[in-house]
Formats: sequence, C-alpha cells, structure tokens
Amino acid sequence: MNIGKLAKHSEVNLETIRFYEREGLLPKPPRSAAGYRVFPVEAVRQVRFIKHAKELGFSLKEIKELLTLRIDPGSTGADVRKRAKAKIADIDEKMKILHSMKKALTELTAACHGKGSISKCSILETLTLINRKILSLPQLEGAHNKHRAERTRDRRH
Amino acid sequence: MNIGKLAKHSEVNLETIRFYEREGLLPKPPRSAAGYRVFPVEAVRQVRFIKHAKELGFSLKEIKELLTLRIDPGSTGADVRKRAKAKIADIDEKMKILHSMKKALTELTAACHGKGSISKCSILETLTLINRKILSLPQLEGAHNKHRAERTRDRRH
DNA sequence: CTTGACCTTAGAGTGTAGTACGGGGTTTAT
DNA sequence: ATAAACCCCGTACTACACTCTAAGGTCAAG
Repeated sequence: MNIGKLAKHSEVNLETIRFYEREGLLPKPPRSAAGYRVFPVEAVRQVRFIKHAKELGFSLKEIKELLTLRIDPGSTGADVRKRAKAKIADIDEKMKILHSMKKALTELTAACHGKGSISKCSILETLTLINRKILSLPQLEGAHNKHRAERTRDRRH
Repeated sequence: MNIGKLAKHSEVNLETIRFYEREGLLPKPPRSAAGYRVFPVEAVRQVRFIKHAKELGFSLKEIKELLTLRIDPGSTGADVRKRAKAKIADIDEKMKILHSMKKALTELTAACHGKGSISKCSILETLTLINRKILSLPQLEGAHNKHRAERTRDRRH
C-alpha cells in the first residue's frame, strides 16, 4: 500500500502520514525502487490508533510513548508493565471525567424536559451540583481567610 | 475573588483566564471600582470544567457549545435536549475508544508478565488483536481491487 | 509517448491555544 | 511613604500539530 491509499483508509491527510513518520510515530516504511513508501496493512491500524488517541486528548508525545511500550534492549517486562499501568491510570482518570460530564448532560436533558424550570436548563447549573461530588473541588479554604476585607468602594480611576 | 486567586484555584495560568474571557468561554465578570475583575466562586468550577474538557480532546469551540447549552431566547427545551444528546453521543464514543485502549493495555501487561513471549510485549501487537474487534477497521475492500478510480479530495476534521 | 494521477523533497504557511512583555495603575504591609 | 504584590490593557510571541506549495520524478492508460 502506498501513502495515498494509507491516508485514505486511515482518514487522515496524506501530509499527516509523512509528518508522523518524521516525528517517529510511524516506523519508516520500506521504499519501492522509485523511492515510494510501501506500507504494510497494519499501518492503517496504527494511524487510526494515533487519530483516536489524539481525539481523547493525548499529545503526540504521549502517543509515541504508548506506541513504543514494548520490551526493548534496556527495558524489562516489569518496566513495561509499570508504564502501561501509568497509562491505564491516565485512561481511568479520563473515563471518570467523561462519566461526570455525561451525568451532567443526562441530568440536564431531564431538567429541561418540557416544562422544567428554565433556570435549570444550563449545564453550568448542573455542573455546580455534579462537580461538587465528582470533580473534587477543594473548599477554597474560605473560612479562615482574614485578609480579604472586600473593601472595593470609592477609588478614582 | 480576583483573577490571580481564580487562576491559582483553578490551576491555570492567569493569562488563560483573560484569554477564556475574550473567547467567550467565561462570562465577563463585574469589575471593582479600580477596574479589577471580581469573579464569583462558581468561576473556579467553570474554569476547571474547561480544563477537564480540554484534556478529553474537546476543542474550545466545542466546550463553548457545551457551556452555552441552555434555554436562551431562540432555543427551546427540545433543542437543548437534542444538542445535549449529541454531546452525550460524543462522550460515549470517547468512552468506547478509551475502553478499547484500556483493554489493549491490560492485555499488554498480562502478556508481558515475566516470561511471556517478547514479541507480545508491544501495544501494537495487542492493538492488532483488539482493534480488529473494537475500532471497526473496515476490510480495506479486499485485495481484488485492481481498479479504484474513485475521487475523494479533502476531508473535514 | 503523452497525459494525469500518483509519488518525492524541502520549506513555508495555518489554526489553535495559550503565554509573555511592556508600560502603566492599585492595594497592602512595613 | 515606599516596596512588593497585585491588577489593567494591548500586542507580540510561542508550541503544537498539521497543511500546503513548489519543483520535480514515476507509472498506467490511451
């Protein structure tokens, strides 16, 4: 498969393939006699993986780390497991946040059901309720904060 | 709360707050007599929401859409529900992909457990197995495709 | 044996999302 | 009353991730 076909099948721009190759996210493919890149079928899967990971907010640097998770000279199985577990933790964190967003949106659709109170039809209202539980908003240590006399009266500009 | 405190509590750069305000992701806050922005406590939640959504690969444009999901003059409850449901579908899609990535990583750690075959200790190997099932890789319409004259210029992203 | 769709490279340009800088005014502590 | 630590605005700069252009070589069809 040459580069154009790979780009089409993995649904990215052709230049993106070359860019990923330069950046080390794709292995350098063998070349035909004329110098054309010749990709194996698996390349489609790999490009799609990169694409999906990007859509989930992973940077190319992180994705590269993910893709190079393997036993190389210098890394042990234990090391690979450790790094994989760190990535799994990242993923769990993302899932938790997605879950809370979904919950907020679901409650939003319920709240907005026809004749519900208008003021409840904002995701911010819902978030205020949901996030308090899920997104661990610390209490802003407000109580013992003396030097904040809120004296915003009369001062010329 | 003024801008510095908000930035600190929401764990973003101070300039980012001003940037979000300019971009319409944060409502313009009232000002003190001296012209200082005075934010309500809820602003912390909103900035954190933006931050989290970004980490999940939502663009600022999408986040703005999420934040403005509410009944305004010109949008009905049904409309809000429709848009919320579209966002929920986006979230479900992200969750599905996260799930497959997690599965790949989990199987990877299992495969690499000590004395497993070295060649199995690559996420790419695992992905090859997993994605076939989950990430709907179409069959590349067979090797019998000698003649493909279909024109497909450009893609939207 | 030409046409047009493919491929090559180097390098320039774009869009998104911040981040920093300069030159000033304000607030608070000593 | 002066310094430190805030804040204001506008503009400029950066990093990242592409995306395009220019100038040319390759390949299959007609």
